[in-house]
Order: sequence, then structure tokens, then C-alpha cells
Amino acid sequence: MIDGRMVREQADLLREGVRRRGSLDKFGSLIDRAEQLDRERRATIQKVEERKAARNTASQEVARKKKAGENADELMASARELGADIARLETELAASQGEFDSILYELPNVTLSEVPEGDASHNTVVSTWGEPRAAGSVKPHWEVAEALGLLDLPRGAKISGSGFIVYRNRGAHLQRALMNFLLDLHTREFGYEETQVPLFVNRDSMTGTGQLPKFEEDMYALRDDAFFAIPTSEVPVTNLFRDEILDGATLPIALTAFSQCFRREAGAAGKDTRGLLRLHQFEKVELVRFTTPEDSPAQLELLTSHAEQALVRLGLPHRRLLLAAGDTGFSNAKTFDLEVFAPGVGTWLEVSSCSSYTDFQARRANIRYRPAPGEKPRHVHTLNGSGLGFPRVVASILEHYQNADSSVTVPEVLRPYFGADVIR
RNA sequence: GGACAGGUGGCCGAGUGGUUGAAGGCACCGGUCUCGAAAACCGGCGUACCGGCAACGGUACCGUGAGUUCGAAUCUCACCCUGUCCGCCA
Repeated sequence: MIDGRMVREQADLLREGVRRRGSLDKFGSLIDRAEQLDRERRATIQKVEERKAARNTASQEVARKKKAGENADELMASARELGADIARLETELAASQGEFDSILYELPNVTLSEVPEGDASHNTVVSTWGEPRAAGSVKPHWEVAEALGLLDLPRGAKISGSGFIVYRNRGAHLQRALMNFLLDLHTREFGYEETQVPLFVNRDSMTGTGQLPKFEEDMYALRDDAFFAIPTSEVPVTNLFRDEILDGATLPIALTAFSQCFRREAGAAGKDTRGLLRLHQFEKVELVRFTTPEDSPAQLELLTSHAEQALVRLGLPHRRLLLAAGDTGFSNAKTFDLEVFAPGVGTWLEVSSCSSYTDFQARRANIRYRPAPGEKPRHVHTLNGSGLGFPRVVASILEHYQNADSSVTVPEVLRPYFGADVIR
């Protein structure tokens, strides 16, 4: 969430932030309301604390009198009245504080100044790599996948539903090769610590990274236990340090995790539904970094380059987009999307979204660091990105590396993991 | 799932209704000593919020949330978590 102090001290900056996202209409009045609530709650806090101070003094006086054997009945009676007053004021405070907090949870992060204003049409291509094959020059991946027996879509739908995939034979094997290649790359070459984390997390974790309370309908929830299925391992990995104060000397911290990801994709029904384009469950290797505010711009560049490098090694033509403010996620301050080209589908596919959250998540999740012994804790900056998401990478491989006879050449870096040069 | 034990500051650990934000120790920071270091000694050392230019003052926080009381780390209730044993299952 954004800093509550911004409401008081920099409300204009908040308004400018939502305006750049193109949602001033939506949030402007909320910010007005927050300013009013902030004044109310501070006035009430002063009243409550004043009375509490009086009560504390009275209580101590009661103790002194009783010790001295004096009568304290009168004092106790007046303290009791103070107590009733306090209870009333606290109810009042809880109301304005509660509404104030819920507004803070609703407001999106303020994007960085270099992020272009406006909606997705203002996204800019920062760089491109590789030579995409002509759109339509090869079969879409679902056709070759079926022909090669890599996927079993009907049975995935039978045992779970649409959007759930069964990989078979070389298809399953390719997934495993990709996982091993990516984890080895990020741990051995780029210095990430490998983790394995729970796929079900509690409400506090989902709130910490910003999925809740706003996007609850996008999450799978368990019926009998208070758990949510993770939409990305960003959630458990970032929450690793929730409510902790890290030693500044340990920053930056770089973690990677392979996990299954679960997304309801509510509201996305009918969009990009074919093949591997949009699934309810998919595999992903995630990169997460914790850093200082000063270092976070450089850390975003570094993290993005790691994801890009994975695509370079795989030999997949791709490009980097800087998202415009209006297309930048709720919790993000700046996002680069990496897209690979899928010549069979004929479009660019997002395979990684690398973002700086500045202190937005750290404030929600209460993740801080102590710059040096004896110094005050500060919020860290969190960053993450996919490195990479599997299904669309697989789709791109099946199309980009597709041969005339509908066999598929295995990218060189995967061969040691896959054990064959060609899928036929 | 059942029984018992327990959750206190960065860590260990004392504390069963009243100057306890919390003894003591460790760690950490500053200093004395030393050529330097160690040891020893002295001092400091939580977080958040409210007010204040500041110095500083106030409030809250002893797993979480309610409650009793003039007053709760201490009493009551619910929940969460950890440990041990039993049961069940992989």
C-alpha cells in the first residue's frame, strides 16, 4: 500500500499518480475522503490518548492510596467514567481508522516518473532480440503438440476442466528440462538462492503482496481451510520475510522458485483460450529480489536482464516493453514485459513481467531492513519477475523451432536436460 | 483428531493484578584502558502512532482477538502456532 503519510503530506502526488494511470475519476474522490478521514482520526486519537493518560494517572493514584490504606472509591468511580468515555471514542476511532486503512489498501502504487502516461497503447518497445519467423508460416503449437503427442487436452478437461493441461511423454519431459535449465541458470550463473515454497498460503500473505483484498475473485480458495492457492510463487517467496527486519548487509537478497501457479482468470473467459495461451494452472520459475530504495532501479534492470538472458539462451526471438502507467499492475511502480514471438499463433506472448514494487509490498508485508547496526529500520524495495513462465515458452519453442515435417528441434541449451535433439 | 506443555524485546530468559517497556545475560553501538586487539570497566541500546521546528511529551505493543478490572505480560474465553506423547494416514 502507499504510505498513509502521503495522504496528509503529498496528496497531490497521489492524485498525479492515479491521473497518470488514467484513473483519476475512479480514485480522486477516494483520496479526498482519505484526507478527511485522516483529519478525523488524528483528532480522535488526540482525545483518546489524552483520556488514557488521565486514566493511567488516576490508576496509579489508586494504587498509591490503597497502599497507604486510604479510601480510593471516589477516584475509582471517576476513572470508570473516563473508561466509558474512552470506549466511546475508540469506537469512533476504529470507524475512521478502518475506512482510512481500507482506502489505503485500495489505492494503486505510484508509478515512477519514467513510466509513460496513459493506457496500454502507450506501452513502448524498449528493445528486440532475434529474428521472428513470419506469422502464419508454421502451424500453431496446439496442432504440433497434438500431432507429437505432447499434450492431452481432452483428458485435462475431463479430470479437472478447461484450462488444465495434461503433458505426456516428450511434452512432460520438455517441462522438466525447462525447469532444470532455468533453475540452473538462475542459481549457478546469476546467484539466486533456490527455494521450494508452499502452494497454499494464508490471507495475510495474499494481502502482503497485494493480491488481497482487491483481487480475491482471481484466486482459488480452499473450502474448509483458510488458504488460497498461489497465483505465483512471488507470494510465498516475498512473504518469507514478512514482519521481519533484515540485516542491511545481506541485501540484495535474490531468491528463485519453481512452482505451479493457479489462476481463476475470472473475466478472461474466451480470451486466448487455445492451446497453452491461458491456463488455470501453469508452471513458472520466479525471480524475487529484496533491495534498498537506492539500489532498486539497478536491481530491476538486473532482474529483467536475467529473464531476458533465459530467452537468449533458448534462442527465442523476443522484445522488451516498458508498460505505460495505465497498464502497470496495481502494486507495481514500473514494469517491463518480455514477450516472445509465436509465429504459429502470429502474436507476441508475454512470458515474463519484471516489476519494481518500490516499498508498496514491503509496507503491506512489513518487510524492513536495518541499514547499519544502530540505525532505524527502513522498508525494503521488492522486485520480481518470471524467469520464465512455461506454457508460452513451450508454445514459442513448438512454433519457432518447428520444422517443415512438423518435427521440432530442441533448443540447444535444453538438449543436455532433454536427451534428444529433435522431437518427432 | 486426542492429551499435555509452551508462545515475553535481535537472541536466550525472569516475571501470576499496581511506578514492568518489562530483571538478568548474550549480541550490538560509543567510551576508558592498550602499540593494536582481547579481557575488564563505564554508558547507550525496541517498534509504531499522535502532538511539537526541535528538545521533548503522550499513547499503544509480552502469539492473535474479545472480556473482567480504577488498573492486565499477569485473571477469563475463543482462535492461531510450536513441542512432546497417543491415534490415523502418506
